Amino acid sequence: MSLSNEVTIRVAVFEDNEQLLESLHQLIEATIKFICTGAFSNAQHLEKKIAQSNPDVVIMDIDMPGINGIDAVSILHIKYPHIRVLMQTVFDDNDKIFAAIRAGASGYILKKSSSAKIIEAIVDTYNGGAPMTPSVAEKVLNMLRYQNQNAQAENINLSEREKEILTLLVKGKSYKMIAAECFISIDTVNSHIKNIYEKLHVHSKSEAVVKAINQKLI
Amino acid sequence: MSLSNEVTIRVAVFEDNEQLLESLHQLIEATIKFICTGAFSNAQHLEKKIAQSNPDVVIMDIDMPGINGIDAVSILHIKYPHIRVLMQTVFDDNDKIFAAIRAGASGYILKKSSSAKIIEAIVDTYNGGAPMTPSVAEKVLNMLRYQNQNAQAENINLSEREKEILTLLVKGKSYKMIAAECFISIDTVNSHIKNIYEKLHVHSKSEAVVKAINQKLI
DNA sequence: TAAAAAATCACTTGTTCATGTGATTGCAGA
DNA sequence: TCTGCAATCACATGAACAAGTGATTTTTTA
Repeated sequence: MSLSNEVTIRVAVFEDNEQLLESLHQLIEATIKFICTGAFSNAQHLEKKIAQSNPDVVIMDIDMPGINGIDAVSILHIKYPHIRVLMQTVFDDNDKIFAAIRAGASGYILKKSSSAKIIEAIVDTYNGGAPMTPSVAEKVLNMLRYQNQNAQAENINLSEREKEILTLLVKGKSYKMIAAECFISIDTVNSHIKNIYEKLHVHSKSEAVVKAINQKLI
Repeated sequence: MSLSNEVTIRVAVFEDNEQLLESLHQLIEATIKFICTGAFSNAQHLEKKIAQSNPDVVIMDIDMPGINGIDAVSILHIKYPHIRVLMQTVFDDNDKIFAAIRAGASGYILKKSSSAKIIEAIVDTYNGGAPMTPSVAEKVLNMLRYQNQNAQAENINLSEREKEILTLLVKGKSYKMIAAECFISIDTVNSHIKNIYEKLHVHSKSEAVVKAINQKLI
């Protein structure tokens, strides 16, 4: 995570706690190659403040009165996509982390992080990384995992042919079309689908399709 | 990331490069409160090696001859769910990161990480965090984002009633059931669905269901 | 090698669906 | 106020589907 010699990273801070804002300001100013181009206690008139401070990296408190940090990130991400945002928060609860990520935050650290960690995180953020405390990262990984494993609780084993036909069902094909694509008779298609329904415990095409998608059977 | 005084973290290493294996071994042994209970150059007879070394944290190289690191993690995650695994790799390519996460890895760091970072990562892993280099974290965030933004390209505006009926379709209800649940006649259901099909440019229940799910219309 | 599972086809029956055409009511915006 | 849209209902028809029963062939596996 080294930094080429010439660059000065322009950092703006949004933080409603005045004391913390001041200490962040000082931390940034005290660090060589950082310059604090703005220290704001709220995200009102966000665009004006950004235009004024022209930052490379924004440190954004997630909980602020008025416009909250997540909405602010959304706006920044759309209007100033080149600006990278490092979220800062006291608690690492799932919902906020997720909302911040969706909104376009690059990194996510806790306020209790040490000065050294914060400085490191700013550099990482500037360099295109996504610094996050291990506890946050753990939660992010879990979100990823859940979204890709939610299902398969039941043990459904479809044969290859059945999967193939189910896939075509999901694509919206009719029995007739499936028969044509698989070079089998429509009666065979019917027969396979009967078996699929039995294995999935469903009684119609659309139920089978929903189950196939939700459980990633195909 | 402090560590209570009494604990000694038992670490096992799997790494096919003998030199790297040796240097990791030494790094761990040289660190107070770590003990290296195993240094293996492959994951053959994984369970025996694990039983033998009884580690709290496993450092696993992702690319190994024979059984690769990802398969090894899968096995560990199922058979020894309490063991936390820190993946180590040279390259941070998306597929491997994703596969490792799915397999159940806790952290993911690059081999070029400094000794201090590696030690820190082991402690974080032990403490339930998910240490990862910012570049890896960036990729993980992108995966999360993509999975929740894919759709809504076309501008489809269904009326409230249409959404309601589409939702019921997705739940696998028949026209008759929908009519009953909405207190309307089956003809009205038919009529609404006709309109839905027109708006979605589809011609069957299952196509409508797929589109509704993929584009998160409901 | 014998049994089980998968893939194929056939016939039937009642049900559900897709689509067309057309009509009424009520509400909101130009 | 007129227009258009949303929601409601009605009737009709042919196509598609669900489910039952039964059978043959091939492949897999115990």
